[in-house]
Amino acid sequence: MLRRVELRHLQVFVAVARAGTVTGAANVLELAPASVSEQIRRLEDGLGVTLFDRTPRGMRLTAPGDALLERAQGLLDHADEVRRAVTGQRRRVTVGALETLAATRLPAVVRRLAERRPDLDVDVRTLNRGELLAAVADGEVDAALLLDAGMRIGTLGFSPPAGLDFLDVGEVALRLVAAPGGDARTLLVSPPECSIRMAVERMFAADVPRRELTSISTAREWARQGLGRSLLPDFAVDADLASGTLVSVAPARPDGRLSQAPVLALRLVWARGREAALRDVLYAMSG
Amino acid sequence: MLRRVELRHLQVFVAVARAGTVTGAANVLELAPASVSEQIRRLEDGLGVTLFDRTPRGMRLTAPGDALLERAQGLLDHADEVRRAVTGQRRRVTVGALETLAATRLPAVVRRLAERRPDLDVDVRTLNRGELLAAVADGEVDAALLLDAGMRIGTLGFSPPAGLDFLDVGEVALRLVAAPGGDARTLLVSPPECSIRMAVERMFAADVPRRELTSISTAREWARQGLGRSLLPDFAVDADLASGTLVSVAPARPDGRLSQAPVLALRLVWARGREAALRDVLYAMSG
DNA sequence: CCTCAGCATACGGTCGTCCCGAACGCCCCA
DNA sequence: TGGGGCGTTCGGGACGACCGTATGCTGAGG
Repeated sequence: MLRRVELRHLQVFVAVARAGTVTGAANVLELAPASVSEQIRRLEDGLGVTLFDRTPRGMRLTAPGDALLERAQGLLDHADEVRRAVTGQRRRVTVGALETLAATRLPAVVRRLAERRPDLDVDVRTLNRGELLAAVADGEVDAALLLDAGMRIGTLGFSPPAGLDFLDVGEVALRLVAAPGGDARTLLVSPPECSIRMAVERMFAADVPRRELTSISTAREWARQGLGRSLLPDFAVDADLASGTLVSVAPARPDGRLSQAPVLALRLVWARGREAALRDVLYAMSG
Repeated sequence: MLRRVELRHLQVFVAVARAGTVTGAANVLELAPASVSEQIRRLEDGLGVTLFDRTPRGMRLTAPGDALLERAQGLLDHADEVRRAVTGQRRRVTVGALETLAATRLPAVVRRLAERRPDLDVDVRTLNRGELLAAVADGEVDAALLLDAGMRIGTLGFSPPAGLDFLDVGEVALRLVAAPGGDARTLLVSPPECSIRMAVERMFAADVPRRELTSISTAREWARQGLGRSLLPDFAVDADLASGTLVSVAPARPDGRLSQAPVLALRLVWARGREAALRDVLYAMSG
């Protein structure tokens, strides 16, 4: 009855805690729900502690369960590190990023990492924000690069899963631009899930006329054609500003100032509880 | 084939690495040798690495095996710490000491520990030096308090197991004493395994006449009776020196100096590889 | 009010792992 | 040339990790 905790049990436990349901965890682990349920029961027996409150909607962590979740991933990471050290396998780090960033800002971060830690293999995955946050919470990617603002994740206007931590590793300046002599009133915006669009919604009143386009690059093209003004990231428009194809325009507010500094944070996000395993990597990516 | 490493395997592995033989590890673990052998085989299969060279005399670690031994105990300690944190069990620390020290110098160390770390339960075991070193190497005790000298374990004249580390947490001065007016030539000594006796052997030439007695306290009593001189630890004779029952005498060398400073180290010994789990405790015991 | 969907879990059964005792092959030493 | 110590193999028993299925629970919706 008082047997040792095994790593397999912890792996299942973490999956259930993250999914919130036995069924969901079973899907992730590619097991039958009955098997997952039995593992949890044995883990609770072995520890002599109740880890979950069973509700009709799923499994909610108890206080001891919360304490275990805080530590389980760290122990699993420790075990992985031991295995790598013994087998001589290289360590593989998976980093995800928004598509826009993957093409523009991610390369510099990955290059830094490759230079400072040649012992790592780096994988890159480009996902949208929702997938990105879910992947980092599930441990599918080790860290994610996205755009945000403020002192907590989601300030830009989205709802992240719990248990994430972050570090800002750079800035992306937003520039309000239009074609010289073109329409400087209509706001050309990207879809609602886009980070830049979220920044637009935080900066402009709702009654400013908008025209929604399918992507940032489309909005830029329309702006080039004189069909409106658009708030765009520095890396997308600096070439146009230099060549004169686009020019900066002032935002439409009485006092002539933007409602917020038009600078977003290039934010590196990871799952809390994996700090011990990731600290060196995060440092190499950011410093 | 590429199965996960389980903690149970590591526990067996550590036992085999320490014992040097499957049979010995089986005795420690209270298993049949066949079971231990199978566990090692599965662990090697799972890692895809050979951990031991099989010799007719036993099991010798390979390079990967050595790398694993360095890390396995740390991982097991980590798992124990997680289990304690979740179950709310208090942490139990077992410290061993030589009998002489257990009665005299250990209490101060344990009191320091109890004051600084009231969250710990401290167990004390008194053993002779051989048992003590074996116990700390086997993880039966977490740390051991003994007497030694010099910059490495065993300088006093014994052979410790490999893989131990130490910290000196105090000093024990040795005093050469005799009764006033008594025999100041015959050396009253304790048995050969005794730390004090080892110090004697390092300090006095072999032709100095010795009389061997069964213990330090017996030697002291004989000295009190004027039957010889004896090299004794401060805590054993300071009361006699104060009352005049015994007096300090000079060592028998031409230049009138001792062949070595008569001070032994109060040495705290632990198994390397358990540093991560014990660091805080060792610090609390020593600092 | 009742049904249905979604949840966790209990049940019966298969397979792999953990354990045993016994037998075997190896090497060393008397 | 045996005997003792070693690790390993073998056959078998117990148990845990899985599966598919069945059951009981609760909240939403007709």
